[in-house]
Amino acid sequence: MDSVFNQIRPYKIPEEIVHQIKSLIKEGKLQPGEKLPPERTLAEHFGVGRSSLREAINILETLGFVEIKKRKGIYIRSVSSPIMSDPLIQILEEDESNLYKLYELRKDIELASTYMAAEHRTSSDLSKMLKPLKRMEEDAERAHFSLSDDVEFHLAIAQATHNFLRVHILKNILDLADDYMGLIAWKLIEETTGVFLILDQHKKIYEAVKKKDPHGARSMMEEHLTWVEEKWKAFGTK
Amino acid sequence: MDSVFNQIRPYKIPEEIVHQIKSLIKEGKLQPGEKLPPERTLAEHFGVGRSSLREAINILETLGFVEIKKRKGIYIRSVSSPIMSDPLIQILEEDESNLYKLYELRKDIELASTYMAAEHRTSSDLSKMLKPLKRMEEDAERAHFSLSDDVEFHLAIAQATHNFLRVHILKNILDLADDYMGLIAWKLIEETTGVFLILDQHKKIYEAVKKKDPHGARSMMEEHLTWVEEKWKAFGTK
DNA sequence: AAAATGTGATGGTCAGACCAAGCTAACTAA
DNA sequence: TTAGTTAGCTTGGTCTGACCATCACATTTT
Repeated sequence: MDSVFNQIRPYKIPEEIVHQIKSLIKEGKLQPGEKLPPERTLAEHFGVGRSSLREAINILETLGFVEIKKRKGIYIRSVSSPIMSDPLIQILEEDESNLYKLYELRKDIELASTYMAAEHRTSSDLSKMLKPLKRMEEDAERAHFSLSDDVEFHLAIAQATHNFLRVHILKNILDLADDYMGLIAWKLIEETTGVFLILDQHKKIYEAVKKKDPHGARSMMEEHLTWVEEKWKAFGTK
Repeated sequence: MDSVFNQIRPYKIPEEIVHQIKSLIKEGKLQPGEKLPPERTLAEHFGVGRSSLREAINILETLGFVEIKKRKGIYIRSVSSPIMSDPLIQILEEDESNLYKLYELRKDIELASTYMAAEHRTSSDLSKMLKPLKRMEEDAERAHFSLSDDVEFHLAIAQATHNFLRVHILKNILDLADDYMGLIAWKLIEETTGVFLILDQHKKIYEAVKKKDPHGARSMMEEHLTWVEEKWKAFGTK
């Protein structure tokens, strides 16, 4: 533990320290489970104040590189599971009820998309919607339900607005809620009627988009999303 | 900013603070872009030492909830990154014509927000809308126009939906278009009538939200956004 | 040998101080 | 009057030194 640590000089002391220790871990000079010297000693090694050293260690702990054990010391962690999750994901994971906020946003975007899709859809857009619809129809006969077909259908509508942002954002939102979407799909298979109902709703949306009826398409989509939402909430309370 | 912060007592002070601030963001009591009081003041509010407060802020920064700007202050960040993902932002910055797509999305979200705001607004929401409105009124007399007041008004509407995601996403979108928004603002000042027109539109939106008229509010907002869009396109082609 | 005691090590917290770098406003010089 | 300058304030960044609570471990006592 003699001179592995280089003196700090130029800018943003804690970040420099973070960088150095990260490098040492990467180079294997600091092994997982290894104990670092106490704060005071470390600060002296680096030639910085204890506050700066502490900040650095805190950042490293937040990032998951080290673990601070009270009255024990600072230990290098195995960085096998780098779960660097995004702030929004943290909030969503914290409390499931936040997913309803996300669903609200999805509705905002999808309802607007459906309206515009009905106005601007081309025949090629229609066939893109039809593909997952057909597959879902076949599945329904066997009381199956494939979430990916459902997603594909909704994305096809977003695509029909000819605004790539709507597609990507919707996809991002659906990915965020993926776990729970899967749960809903699972439940739907149990009650076979649900599968047929969704299929029927999708068909009606498709028809409205096909005949270029923005208001109709929009309200069908609203009905559909609201139905799913209620189903979802019902499952959630069980 | 009086008593949003609760005194800290029990265990692990910095983590308590982190939790409180995360909650405040989730509840929408801290808006994206909002500036927190300086460290010393915050520490006093929480009743803790500056070191502890600093640790908390550092953790929040590492997690991506706040941004620390030297000699400026601590700012709440938009937590919508998985939705408005980096690659998406890159694409947007690459090609100016994509901004029209972005504006479409903004309309989707703001129209839905305005509708819901008119349904759910509280009196406190109204006063948050009123503040930038009043400032804009005073500015208009002097043929001034402050973009930040405009943004604040729109964000206040999003806030009135009581869905923090809407606020964060809208802020994100507005930030992305910031340069161009600034350009529009500049042009508007040249033709004084534009400033008054915007003020008038804002007022009408406010009134509709106040009297809980979702459809009215929505269509006023649509009129407003469409007008700005046309103005913008007109400038763009010059 | 077992129990009680004490001492030191360690992270947690606080208070106060100084610095550098921006911002603002008052001031000075043209 | 105007433009440039200066002085002071604010803010995050950093350092120092101090005190606390708790645990580990060695020492002492029974």
